[in-house]
Amino acid sequence: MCGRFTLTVPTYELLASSLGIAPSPEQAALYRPRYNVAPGNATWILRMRDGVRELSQAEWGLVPRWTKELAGARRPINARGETLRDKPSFRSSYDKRRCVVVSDGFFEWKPGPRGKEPIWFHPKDGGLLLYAGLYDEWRDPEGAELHPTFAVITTTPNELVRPVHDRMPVVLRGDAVSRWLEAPLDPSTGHAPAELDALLAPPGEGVLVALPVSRRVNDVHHDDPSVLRADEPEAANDEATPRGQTLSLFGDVTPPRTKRRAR
DNA sequence: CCAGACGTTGTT
DNA sequence: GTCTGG
DNA sequence: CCAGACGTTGTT
DNA sequence: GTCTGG
Repeated sequence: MCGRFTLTVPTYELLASSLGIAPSPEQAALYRPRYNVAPGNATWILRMRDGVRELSQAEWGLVPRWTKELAGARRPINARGETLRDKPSFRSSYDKRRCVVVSDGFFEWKPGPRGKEPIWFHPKDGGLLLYAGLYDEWRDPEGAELHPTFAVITTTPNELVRPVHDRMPVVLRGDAVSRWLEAPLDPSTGHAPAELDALLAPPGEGVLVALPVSRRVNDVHHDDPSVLRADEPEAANDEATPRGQTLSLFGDVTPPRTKRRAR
């Protein structure tokens, strides 16, 4: 699946150097660590541009270039690796516009006694987690604006993720990153070479670990380090419950939201 | 041929 | 139940 | 992915 | 743009 992820690297400079990218001051100004990247958000992708790796922002939810109206357009956030070649929305991006989605962990939810309980899957040894992705650029017919968007490719889960969900993002490691980004078209078919299909497999065991985290992450407005902390355990005995205080039957009482933004 | 869709996940 | 917004 | 809305007319 | 359904 993969419908929410993190990119918590503290600075753009550290991110760029980890990816072997020449830093751009303009891009640096746009960077901030993210603890709750949600569909529709702008975030960071890596792609080839004139033969060079480029780190840039794109919006999560792929809008194919042939889309007539941006309003109301479907924006798939995921693309099944098994069927990329068959789908009009993905086929040309698979051939010509592959990207890498830059992250350091993703969330999956499982139902629990206290509601949807989020689990953060992230690299055991820390560092980046890179997903195989597709992008496209939609051009507004009224203007010259290019609107870049992307989708994360999914595959079957490995043993770690399987108990929680039946899909997971395709993770690229080592030389799979450059193979994914740089493979030329197969001259005999005019499409992406068959060797790319082999990359769209679940990661081996031991790459990722699972950490239960705070249900605060369920709300997309919570985008700070607190989402990666464990929730307070439910006060189950009088030691943990201050005298005279009544537990809510409905779980924690969230303070009122900050004022809505006017439109 | 033209018209219309073009996606995924999860839940019931 | 289904759509929209983030 | 989850959370929250889900509507119209007319008036300012 | 490209595929599917009729």
